[in-house]
Amino acid sequence: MKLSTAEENYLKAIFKISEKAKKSASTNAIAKHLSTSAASVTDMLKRLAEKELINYEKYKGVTLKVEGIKQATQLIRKHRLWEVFLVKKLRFSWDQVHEIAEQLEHIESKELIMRLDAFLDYPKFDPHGDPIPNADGKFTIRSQTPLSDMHKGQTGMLVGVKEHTTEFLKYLNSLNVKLGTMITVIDSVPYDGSMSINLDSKNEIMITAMVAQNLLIRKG
Amino acid sequence: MKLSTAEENYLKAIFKISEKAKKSASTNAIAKHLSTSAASVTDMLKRLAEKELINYEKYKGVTLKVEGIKQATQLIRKHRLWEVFLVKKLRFSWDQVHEIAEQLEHIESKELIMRLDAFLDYPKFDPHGDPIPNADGKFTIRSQTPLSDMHKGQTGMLVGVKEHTTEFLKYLNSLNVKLGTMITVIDSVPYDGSMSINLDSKNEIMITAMVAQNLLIRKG
DNA sequence: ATAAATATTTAGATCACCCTAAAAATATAT
DNA sequence: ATATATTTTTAGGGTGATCTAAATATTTAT
Repeated sequence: MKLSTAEENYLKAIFKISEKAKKSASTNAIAKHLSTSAASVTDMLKRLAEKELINYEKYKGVTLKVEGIKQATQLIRKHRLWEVFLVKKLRFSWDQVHEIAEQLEHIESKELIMRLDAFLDYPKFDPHGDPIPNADGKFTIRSQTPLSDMHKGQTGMLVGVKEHTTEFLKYLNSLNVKLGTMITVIDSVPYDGSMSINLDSKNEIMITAMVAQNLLIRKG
Repeated sequence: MKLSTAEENYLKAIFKISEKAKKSASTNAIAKHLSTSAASVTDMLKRLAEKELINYEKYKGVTLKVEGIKQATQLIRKHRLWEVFLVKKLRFSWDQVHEIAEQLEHIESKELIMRLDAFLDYPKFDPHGDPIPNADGKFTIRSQTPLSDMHKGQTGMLVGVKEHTTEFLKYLNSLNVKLGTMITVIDSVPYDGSMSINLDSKNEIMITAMVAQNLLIRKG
């Protein structure tokens, strides 16, 4: 089935919202995610329901049908493969690639994505540590913990970030924190959740709970 | 100025038509080129004129203004760079890349194109031998002659093709004719313009005038 | 030079996608 | 449990891009 860019963006939004919330996506949540009006969302939901891509009942929120999930997953696959291309081949930094990949993900060609995947050596994770679904839509699962859940003395490697905003990523750049950085919890303050951490057994820094929540660690 | 995909396609069509015809582009020619109706073209021409991208007078055909030329040239630059990427990096063959590049050329990011150009080592010609305009819109000029204009005994290298259809390119594949192939005119038939030619000093084949017209040779 | 053929524009619609304002349904708070 | 707040939908409209059919302008051929 051939979808418009707008339709694809709605499917992706619904996928991401229900993944995070672990339940159906509300009209308002979708509107917020796509920076559009609730009325526009209702409009589009009717069209997507008509095309059998979503389960939609008035006032009840929406979930993706099988075909909708497939489309959303392929879109995420394309987005993340392009991000790898931009960072690994074109030497963009991880804070510059999101917007461009948002456009590239809508390019339509199965063959292109197959070849891009091969060209990049079948990467399993994108530059932010997010898993890249394979051609069948399967995600690689990896055990990971938000840094904020770790305790004094524990150590692990930074394998992903939850926030993808330029500001957050640039802040990490300024701290010299990147995927692969080894992090040890020196101390954590129960009162506000802030932490002192050690980076690669070298410098020690202080971060807020908000930052710690967005850093995903593979322990050990 | 930010343009829609449709607007960009019209500018490119006008550019290509006036380049080939060396005069203003007619409504019908544009409609044919874009497989749309003449009425739709008139509609769009009004909008493009409003935006100061074209010179348009009712019933008089259209030409591009400076900004229109700039936009069309950049689009061609992007299209051809992406074609090089697809062939050189992703190993597509020259008959498979046009459609995909038609989509990729609309991706908006100056930085992306700068980096892609560098990644590809600043190519001057695309996989069909067409010149790639530089960032300032300048095309590299190369002396070339349609094979159909060459005479018995003359030799040269195939440096470009005029036709870009899959059928034509696949036909060339089947003859093992590609860019770089050395071609010598063995004989030509004045009656129908057909030719006997030699490829790389090896096999000899017969081609029609229609084919010979679409092969561009750098003599010597 | 006028009739016929062709090219172009206008008129009037449609579709996808978006909007605001108002109405209706659902959730919440006392 | 009812009033209030919030969420969602409907109503009505706008824009960009397309279409067909009809009207008009230009070109061509006799």
